[in-house]
Amino acid sequence: MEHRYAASTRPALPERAITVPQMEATHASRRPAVVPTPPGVALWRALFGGPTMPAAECEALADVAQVRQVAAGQSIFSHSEPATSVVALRDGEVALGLCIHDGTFRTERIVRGPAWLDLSSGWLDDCHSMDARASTPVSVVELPQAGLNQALRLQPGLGLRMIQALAREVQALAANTHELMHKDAPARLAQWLAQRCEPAVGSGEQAVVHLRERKRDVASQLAITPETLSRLMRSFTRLGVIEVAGYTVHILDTQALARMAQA
Amino acid sequence: MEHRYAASTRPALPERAITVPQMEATHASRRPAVVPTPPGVALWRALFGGPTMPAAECEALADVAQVRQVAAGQSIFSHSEPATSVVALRDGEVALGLCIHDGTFRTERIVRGPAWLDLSSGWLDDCHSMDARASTPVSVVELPQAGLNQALRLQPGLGLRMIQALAREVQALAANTHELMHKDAPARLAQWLAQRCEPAVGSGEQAVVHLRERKRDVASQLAITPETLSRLMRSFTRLGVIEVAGYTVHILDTQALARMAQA
DNA sequence: CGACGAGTTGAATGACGTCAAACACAGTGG
DNA sequence: CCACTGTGTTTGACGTCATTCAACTCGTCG
Repeated sequence: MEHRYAASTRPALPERAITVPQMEATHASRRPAVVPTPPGVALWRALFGGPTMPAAECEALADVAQVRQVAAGQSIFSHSEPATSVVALRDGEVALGLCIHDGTFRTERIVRGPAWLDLSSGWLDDCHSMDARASTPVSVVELPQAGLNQALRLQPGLGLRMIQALAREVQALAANTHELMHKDAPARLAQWLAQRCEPAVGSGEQAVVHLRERKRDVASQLAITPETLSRLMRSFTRLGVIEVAGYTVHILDTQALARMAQA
Repeated sequence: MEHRYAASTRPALPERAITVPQMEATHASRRPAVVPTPPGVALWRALFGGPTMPAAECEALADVAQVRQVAAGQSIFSHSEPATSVVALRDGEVALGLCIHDGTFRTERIVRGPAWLDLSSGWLDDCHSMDARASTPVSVVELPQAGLNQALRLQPGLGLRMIQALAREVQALAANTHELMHKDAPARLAQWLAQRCEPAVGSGEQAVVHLRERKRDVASQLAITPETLSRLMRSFTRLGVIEVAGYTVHILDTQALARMAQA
C-alpha cells in the first residue's frame, strides 16, 4: 500500500521474456539470414572453465562443432528426443524444463550463454532429460558424438577437461538435490538471492540483485508458486532484510540473508 | 487391526542396520587383519557398466587403485574433507548423506557395492559433497587423481568410459531433482516401489519389494518423515495397491502404482 | 477504452511435519 | 518361562507451511 513501484525500476523487466510470450513458436525453424561464425577459443574456455585451455584443443572441438541459430520461443531440443550430440549455448537465454501435457512449459532452470545445455545425454545413447526452449534468439553449438570421439583421439587432453566439466555438473546437481530435500522455501529463496547478489552498484554498501527473468520463472526455479514467492519477498521486506522495487532487489542485510539460507 | 505381522516376514529386518546402530564408530580406523585382494575385472565392468571393457583398461585402473577396508559404522569420507580420489564401493553397504550439527546422520541415499561413491569431487580440487558411512563392513576402492591421469594417458579409452559413467550420474541426479521438484510424497513412494519391485517370486503374478533397510532410511531417501511413510503405506494398502507384511511389500496392482508415480 | 498478462493479496484447503503415546519385536537376565 | 528394556514402527492430534482459487491492481498493447 505504501510503496508502489519506483518510477525507473519497474520498466526494467527483461524485455524479451515478456514481449515473446509462448506463442511465437510457429515457423522459421532455422534462419540462415545470419551466417553463423564458427565458435572461437573464448567459447571453449568459458565452457570448460579454464583460461589455460590450449588452442589446439579448441580447434579440435571447433572442427566438429555445428552451430545452429534458433529464434526466440523455438524449441532447441525436446526431452524424449534421442540425443546424438552434446549441446552448448553460445549466446542468448534458454529455459530448461519440461513441456507438460497441455503444452505449458514448466521451467526448471534458466541458462544464459555461454554454458552447457546438455552435457550428459549426448554421451549415452539416451534421450535428452529435459526440454530446452530459447527465450531469446540464441546461437547453439552441437558436438555430435562421433565428432567428439574423434576430437578425443586427436587431443587426449580434452578427455580430462570433459570429465571435469561433467564433474562440476554433478557437484552442482548434488547441491541442488540437497537443497530441495532439506531446505524450505524461505531458505531456498534466501540462498538464491545470496548467490546472485552483485557486490554493490556504487551507492555505498548495498548489494543488489537484478531479476533478469519473470518472477514466475524465478519461482519455477525454486520449485514454488509465484504467489508464494511474492509472499516470501514481502515477508523478507517486513523483516528488513531486503527491499524490493519492481525487478530490482536491494539486499539490506547480507548476513541475515546468509543465515536464513542455512537451514 | 486385522492383519498383524505374518510370522515369517517380520524378522527379516536387514540385520546389520539394526544390530549396528550409530554407536559403534569409536576405534579401529583400518583393519589390516584381512589382506585386501586387488580389485578384479568384474569390479571395473560393474562400475563402468560395460561387459565389453578390455582387460588392459581394467589393469591400468587396478594399478593405481588403493583398497581400503572400513568397519561398519565408520566414516568412509566426510563432506568438507578435500577429495583427492575418486571413490568406489566394492562390497558392502554405505549410507551417503550429511552429518548434521549434533552428530546425527541424515541419510540421503543408500548404496550397495559395487557402485561409485564419489565420482566427481576427486576430479576437481574440491571437497566431497557428502558424508559416507559404512553400514556394513565394506571394501572401498580409491583412485587418486594423479594415478587416474596416468591411467588415462596409458589407456585413452578409459577417458570415454569415465565420461560415460559421469554422464550416467548426471542423468540420475537430474531425474532425482526433477522428482523432488514436481512430485509429491505419494508419487515419490510409488516410483520408489515401482523401481525396485522384483518381477515375481514364484507365487503366481505378484511382484514383491523386499525392504533391505530400515523404514526410516527409506523415508530419508524419499525426503519424508518415517511417520509419513507409514501413513502412505497404509493409504496404498487401503487402496488395494500394495500389501505390507513387515519388511516385505507385495505389489498387488503394478499399473496403479505406475499411474500414481506419474504425477 | 478494453483486453490481457504479470504481479499481488486474502481466504480456504490440504499436505506434510512434529509431538506424544502406544505397540511390536528382539535380546537380556532373572 | 517371564518380566524388562531398547529400538523400530505405527497411530492420532495438532500445527505449519505451501498451494489453490479467486479477486484485484498495474502497466502495456490493440
